[in-house]
Amino acid sequence: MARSVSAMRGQILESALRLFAVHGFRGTSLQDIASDAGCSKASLLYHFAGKEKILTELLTPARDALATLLDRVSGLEGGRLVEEAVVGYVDLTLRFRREIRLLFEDIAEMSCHQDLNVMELADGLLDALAGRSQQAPSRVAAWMVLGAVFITSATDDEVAPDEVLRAEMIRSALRTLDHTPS
Amino acid sequence: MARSVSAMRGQILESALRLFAVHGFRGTSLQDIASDAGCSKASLLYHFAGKEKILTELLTPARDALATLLDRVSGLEGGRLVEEAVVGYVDLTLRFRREIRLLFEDIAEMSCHQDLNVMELADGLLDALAGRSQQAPSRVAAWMVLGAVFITSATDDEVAPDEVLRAEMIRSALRTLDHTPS
DNA sequence: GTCAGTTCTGACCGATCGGACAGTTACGGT
DNA sequence: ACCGTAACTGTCCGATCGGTCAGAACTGAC
Repeated sequence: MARSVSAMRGQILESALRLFAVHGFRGTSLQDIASDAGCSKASLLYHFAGKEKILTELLTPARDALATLLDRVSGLEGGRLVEEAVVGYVDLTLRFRREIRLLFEDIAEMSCHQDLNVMELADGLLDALAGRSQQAPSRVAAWMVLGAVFITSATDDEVAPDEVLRAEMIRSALRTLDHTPS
Repeated sequence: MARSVSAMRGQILESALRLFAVHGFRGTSLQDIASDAGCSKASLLYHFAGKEKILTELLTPARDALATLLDRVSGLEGGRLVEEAVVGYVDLTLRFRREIRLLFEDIAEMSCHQDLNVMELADGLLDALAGRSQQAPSRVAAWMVLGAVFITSATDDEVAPDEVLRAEMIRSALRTLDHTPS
């Protein structure tokens, strides 16, 4: 069943993106993708030189969009620079939510599958950070603080001395959470 | 060479934590850990029921620390609640930096190994978010925004409507970056 | 119909991995 | 010295995975 040129190719990418976003890159086999896309594993490797090439093709649009953004703000300075970078970055992450999710799925799958159900605790932490509020803005702010501290703590030690790191994280986190309801 | 009771066990955990933090969980084989710890792969499986159990044991202290924190703030409310939660969370992440890093290494390895060198672009974005500043507080704030937006965009759609999500992310990010130098 | 080129597939391969198991070595109590 | 137990290992196994390859199936141009 030799279909039209790009039909199967597109279908493969679609299936891969969905499966990667659910089971992660390493947690998804070529056979999984092939079955979902409705073709043989060999057909995958006819269209793509390898498993990594599929991932590359999926992430390239996001990469290009980021490069474009950086190019656009390269001539700016001061407040304009920061503002444009922030808005552009936020819009970019929202546009490529599925692609970002697939990057995290390996972590999520790893944390959930264990005896230690971290997710329940994460919910508790989220509640505390949001001050037990159920309002959407509070929840979003809590998520941001959770992610910000989590990722920042994983940076190289050379980014900043521990004292600065700690002080800045606490200060920024409290400012983020002290939102004024719209 | 049967050593004392927990000597090899501890060595295994140490090697595993280090290797996981470098090559990720899935990127590290039992043989890798065994070689690094100086024992046989079979010895690993004598001390630990399986590969996942090693990871579980490595993450358990962090999990327990988080549970303790949540228990401690469970009786608090309002400003005290948020403040205690933030400080406790920050200190916790700094204490378990290596454990957090290992969670990210699968992502990092995946993003670097590709043709698309996202890391270079990430550096550029970091520069822009920091307003081209090289000061430590600015760099930390930029890292926090990068992580906050990245993780928040990966949350379930049900956390908040897209409009609220976008507005809140931009607002919080700008506040975080508009720091007053100490 | 013919034929060249694209698309697709079944069967197979080598490598790797997590894990099982029987057997060996070392240790500590008696 | 003896022995039960804990610590450790060499070897093997089944499963899975990414990838190869020769050839079949299909398509469009002539």
